[in-house]
Amino acid sequence: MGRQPCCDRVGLKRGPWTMEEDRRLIDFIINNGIQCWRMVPKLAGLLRCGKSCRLRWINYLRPDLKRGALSEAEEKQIIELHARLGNRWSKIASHFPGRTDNEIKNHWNTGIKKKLKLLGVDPNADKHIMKEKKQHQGAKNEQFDIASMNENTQVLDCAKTDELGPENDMNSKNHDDYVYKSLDVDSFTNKDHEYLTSTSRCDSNSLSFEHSSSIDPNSSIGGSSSVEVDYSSQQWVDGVDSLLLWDCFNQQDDLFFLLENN
DNA sequence: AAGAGCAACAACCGCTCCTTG
DNA sequence: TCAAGGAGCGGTTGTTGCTCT
Repeated sequence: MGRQPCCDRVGLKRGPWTMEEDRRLIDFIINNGIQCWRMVPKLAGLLRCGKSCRLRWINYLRPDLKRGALSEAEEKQIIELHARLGNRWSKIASHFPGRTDNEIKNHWNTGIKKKLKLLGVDPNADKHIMKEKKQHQGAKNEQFDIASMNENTQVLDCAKTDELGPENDMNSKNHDDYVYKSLDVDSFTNKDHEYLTSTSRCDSNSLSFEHSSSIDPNSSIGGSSSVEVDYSSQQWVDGVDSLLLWDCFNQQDDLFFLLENN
């Protein structure tokens, strides 16, 4: 008796997502949020497994995604973080609001790795470091009890906004610039889908969505009325996902790293 | 113009971790 | 405490589009 598959694969569609599927997924999440990924495809009328929907949303459809090529500064930071954290892409990605672990992983494998090799740097150096670090840690880890972890979390909570920068500061001007204007699912057209599927390859720091009309997330599916709602990306994320938790984990990791090295 | 080779990235797979009953 | 189910993560593969010959 092996492990149960995550979903009943019979009759499920695979491969690239179509415009209609994207529209359905966005539509569903806007109106219902995410309670259980497994149920999403069923309720949204998609012939996909929940995992596939989750991935599509997180890596592609999420409105707070930053599109376009990674800057040199970002690349540099990735290299630094990779040296510290190894292939823990989600941890690394949490340092880059709007970037996904998949995106960073791909960038590492296709671009950075090669550059480092050309420079004569071992891109796997982190593995040696992590190995040594693990050996060095050993019993040290046991020094952290639950109480100290809680304390650490509190300290980190206070420092969080400062370290994460303006993108995460809801009151900052940058945030206003980063407003997810709106999305009208009914007017999700071929053009929109093209835009979504092309922006990742063109150099654009614009928002993931820039649709002219708007949607009321509380309205029923297919409602074509357009109540003007200034729906910020952060509100969006708060409403449908718990992505911010990533930052908490990330901060704790950083703290452990600092403590270890002091 | 065609096709071979390559790079980039979206998507899948299988495993681990976490939560819940 | 344990088992089951769901979510998340990292490695890998498949597809697409670009460049070079």
